[in-house]
Amino acid sequence: MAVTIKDVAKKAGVSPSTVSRVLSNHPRISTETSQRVKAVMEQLGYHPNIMAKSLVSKTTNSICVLLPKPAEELFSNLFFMELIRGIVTQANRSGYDVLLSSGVNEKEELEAVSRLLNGRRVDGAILLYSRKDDPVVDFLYEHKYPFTLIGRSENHHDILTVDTDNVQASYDATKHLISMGHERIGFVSGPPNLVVSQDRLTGYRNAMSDSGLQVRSEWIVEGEFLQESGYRAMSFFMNLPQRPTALVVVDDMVSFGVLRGLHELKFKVPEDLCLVSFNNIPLSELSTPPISSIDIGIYHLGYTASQVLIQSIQNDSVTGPMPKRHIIPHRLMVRESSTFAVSNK
Amino acid sequence: MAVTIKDVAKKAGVSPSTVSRVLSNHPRISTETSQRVKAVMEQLGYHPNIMAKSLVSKTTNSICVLLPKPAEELFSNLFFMELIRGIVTQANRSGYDVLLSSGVNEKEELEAVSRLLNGRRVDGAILLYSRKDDPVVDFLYEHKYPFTLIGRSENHHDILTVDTDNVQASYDATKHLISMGHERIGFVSGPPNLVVSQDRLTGYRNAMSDSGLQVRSEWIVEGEFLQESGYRAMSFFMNLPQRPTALVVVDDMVSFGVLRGLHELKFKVPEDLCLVSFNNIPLSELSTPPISSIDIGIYHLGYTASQVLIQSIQNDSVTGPMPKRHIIPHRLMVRESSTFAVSNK
DNA sequence: CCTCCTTGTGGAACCGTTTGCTTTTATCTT
DNA sequence: AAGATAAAAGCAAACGGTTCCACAAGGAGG
Repeated sequence: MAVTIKDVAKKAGVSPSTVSRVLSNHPRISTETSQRVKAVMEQLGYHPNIMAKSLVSKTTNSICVLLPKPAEELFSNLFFMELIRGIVTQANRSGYDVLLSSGVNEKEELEAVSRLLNGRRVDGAILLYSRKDDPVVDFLYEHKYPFTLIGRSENHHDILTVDTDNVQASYDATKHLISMGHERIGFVSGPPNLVVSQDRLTGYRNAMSDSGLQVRSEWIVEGEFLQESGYRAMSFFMNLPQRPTALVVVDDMVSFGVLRGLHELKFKVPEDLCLVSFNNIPLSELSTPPISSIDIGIYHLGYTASQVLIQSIQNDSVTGPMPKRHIIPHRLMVRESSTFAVSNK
Repeated sequence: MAVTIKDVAKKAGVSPSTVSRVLSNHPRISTETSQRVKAVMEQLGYHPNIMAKSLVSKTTNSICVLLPKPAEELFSNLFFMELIRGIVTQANRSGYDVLLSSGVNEKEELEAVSRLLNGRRVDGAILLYSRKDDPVVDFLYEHKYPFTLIGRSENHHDILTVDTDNVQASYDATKHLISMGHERIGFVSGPPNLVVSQDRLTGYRNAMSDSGLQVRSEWIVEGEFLQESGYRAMSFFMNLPQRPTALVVVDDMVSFGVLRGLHELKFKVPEDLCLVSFNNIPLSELSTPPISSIDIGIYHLGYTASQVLIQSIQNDSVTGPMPKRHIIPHRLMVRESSTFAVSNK
């Protein structure tokens, strides 16, 4: 039914191989033939069959994005949307298609990625998260498939990675609060098995101890990247005999939860509690009050992840000295939620 | 390099066709052979090459999702994220992969969709939006490719469609405000070339005239599905000599803009202005105050779109009496933003 | 004038599966 | 015991391209 290379060949009075060469701009095709063939292709409405091409070229010009298990449970959705926007934009620019894939648990994830990569349906993968001891990472690593990790791996140091310097970012956020006179600063963390949670916690600790401030264990609470976690953390902190005056919060979405809780309890932000969080999703400047947030360039992160992945796919033989770790710069966006200075003693 | 069906065949001492039949659970393969072959596959780490399979079966088990031109300009991102979540979840459940595709303008969009469908890379498409006179719709329609439209088409009535009854939804929203005693009700609309904008406007008009209320032309303003539009609409309305006491807003994101503007001008919601909007994205209950919104079941919309598309792909020969238009029920979520009753005269 | 390149094109094998048809082998009938 | 029937497996031709190799024709070099 569909018009094939042979139909074109017959109509143009040449062989299929010639048509194929016209398609790939082979140098040894006369301009005359080339034009004639192209005219016929146009006339017949010919479109190359991508599957057939992939079969012989062993390359698909597409990559897949692995969504974290239940996409709704991790991070804030806007974060992923931004990431995916960046990835798709860059990939399309490089002539690649993007395939979305997810699994409901680690086993399914692994099956999906195995099917896609072993089945030669995609040329590489992007992982949107970095967990500790991730079996998917191990799988990709062992099979030597091209892939990019957004975040960093603790086990392998020689894999492609696009990341924020989360330790530094958290250090900056904390220092910002300290510079406003805050000394009792709490930290609302994410799931402990996510590398990002750890890194941000480390930055916070470093900033505190560099400033000679003590970190009380009850000032650190763990949760998910969800509003509910923020809500819970908030009520925990506000019930403490000695409340913190400021919070570093691991994700904007969590901050929204904190904010909602404070509002319900009639606390005022930033007067009663200052907040700084991470990611600077498009909504963080929209909340009341607007939240100070570390802009980590989510779109840029995705864009770069796609870029380095595709580069590595195309250079797999060259294996030049390609940098493995890419750090996207971050920037603190100071907004109303952290603009209350306290004077101590 | 990769282990193929022939390697398995040789090692198991059977022919490639037998291996293939084992793969597809062909009835006339003895259990003994089947088990032996499966063991060899396991042992060799065999994975079927999806491209080769697609080439002969002329089916790819994947669909593509067409993102609106510049994804960032239309609608709120969370809306699309939810839609995509629904689509990917359902598609994966049905054994389909999802490919994301976008173009920066209509021409590029058309090229992308033509490449994917004419090139037989995907079996069908989902359009996330419905514009008036969309060339992409015409393309798909003329080529008889399976596709689903989220929204509805004005030109073609016999295409697969998953939609909210936006006229009714908007009617409900408006009636809700009227029942609270509001009579001066404004409407913040979206881009006029989007069918959804029109439908919601129609519902609003119907509700108003059914209640004997007049619609003043200055009470309707058009914009984009962006916060900025809400902000602008708000300042327009609040500068009117006779201000509306309530607003029906075409999208939650736009409501956020209205809210921000009102907050800046020290107006109170809902006392000074009541708000109802559409879509009920996860954040609308989080804003201060929480926004009343029509829940249109975004995830469900996406889920269903994928479901009917895949059904139609698989039944393309049967062509039974498949319903073309699917309506997802909506529900008004009343929250603080619309809970201020006014008494008239 | 003969050989040797170069240029442009055709022929055919191959990429990894599926599947209609055929062959082989085993199981019944009578 | 022989022919019929059914079950199991093999053969080979696709699917729609790409690409190595061969080959013809024309021009250059000796």
